[in-house]
Amino acid sequence: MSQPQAAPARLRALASWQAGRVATLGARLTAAHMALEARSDFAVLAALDELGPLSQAEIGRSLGLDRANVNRIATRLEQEGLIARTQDPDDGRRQVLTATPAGTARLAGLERSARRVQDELLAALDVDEREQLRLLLDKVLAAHPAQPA
Amino acid sequence: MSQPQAAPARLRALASWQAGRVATLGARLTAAHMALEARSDFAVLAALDELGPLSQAEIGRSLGLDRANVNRIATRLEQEGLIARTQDPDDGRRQVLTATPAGTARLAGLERSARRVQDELLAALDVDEREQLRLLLDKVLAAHPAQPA
DNA sequence: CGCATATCAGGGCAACTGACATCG
DNA sequence: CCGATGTCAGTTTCCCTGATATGC
Repeated sequence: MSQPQAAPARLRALASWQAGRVATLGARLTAAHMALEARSDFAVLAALDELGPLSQAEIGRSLGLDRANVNRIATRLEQEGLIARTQDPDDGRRQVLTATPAGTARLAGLERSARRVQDELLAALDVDEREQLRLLLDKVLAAHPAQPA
Repeated sequence: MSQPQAAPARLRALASWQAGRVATLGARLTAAHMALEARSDFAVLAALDELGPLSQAEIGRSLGLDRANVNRIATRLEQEGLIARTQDPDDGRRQVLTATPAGTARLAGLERSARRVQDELLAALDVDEREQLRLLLDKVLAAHPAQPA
């Protein structure tokens, strides 16, 4: 029986590969506690909670999701009664999304679960290291547009 | 026209979400230069180059990929003539993978492309910050098994 | 006309599951 | 018998591309 091989140094040096592995680990830990789509739900509900009612296009720009993706998530959230779609009276194109009370309650639950997953994922890092990691990733993200050109 | 909204603070505080966004950005930058599967190819070819001939199961443990995934990648690489599959004489189950000269050449090309993508992705970070990010992500990954329990 | 928005159909990669046969 | 390996079929999620219709 061969013991688990370490990942090649050339991969461990690639931030994109490392980030992908961390994201996969996060998804795996999330899936252990709840359905996977909960991550998209959390993102959209958090955006509505912090930024107020938004159109689907604005949510896409905020979260880095394309319109088709936002539409799919919004349809699911609406069917579950967590958000409401209302026509913008000033702009007939826009579908303004608003969180329902059930959506707000759902957000609170998801936030607790997210915090638990976060703790499992970053168990090896102390408080200072977690903050460093957060700042570094934030700096990387801030330098790139959220959406494809 | 509303300016691009910033992501909600609750998401920017989640390492798993940040990592996912960085990974998506990496994939997007990669896709601008080459086919997306090149990332899997690079991972497997780098593992063979650094660790020597490996079975598919060993590659999976090294890279954190499940058997089905490794099998799919290996089949593609074999069809492209980049690796060779040979039966292990001592263990009839194992399919040992070896890089062909074409595979080694391909690896060198992919490494140059990966370095270019890496520079685009981390453009906002200086050398010290890149090293800090690498160490922090490595620490997170080292604390978790590469594969699901 | 242009551009933005919403919607839908569909493709593609990656992660996972379950099943099966084979071999140690 | 049990466990590991390779292989395959199928599901799901996410990202992306087009096409369409509608409104500014």
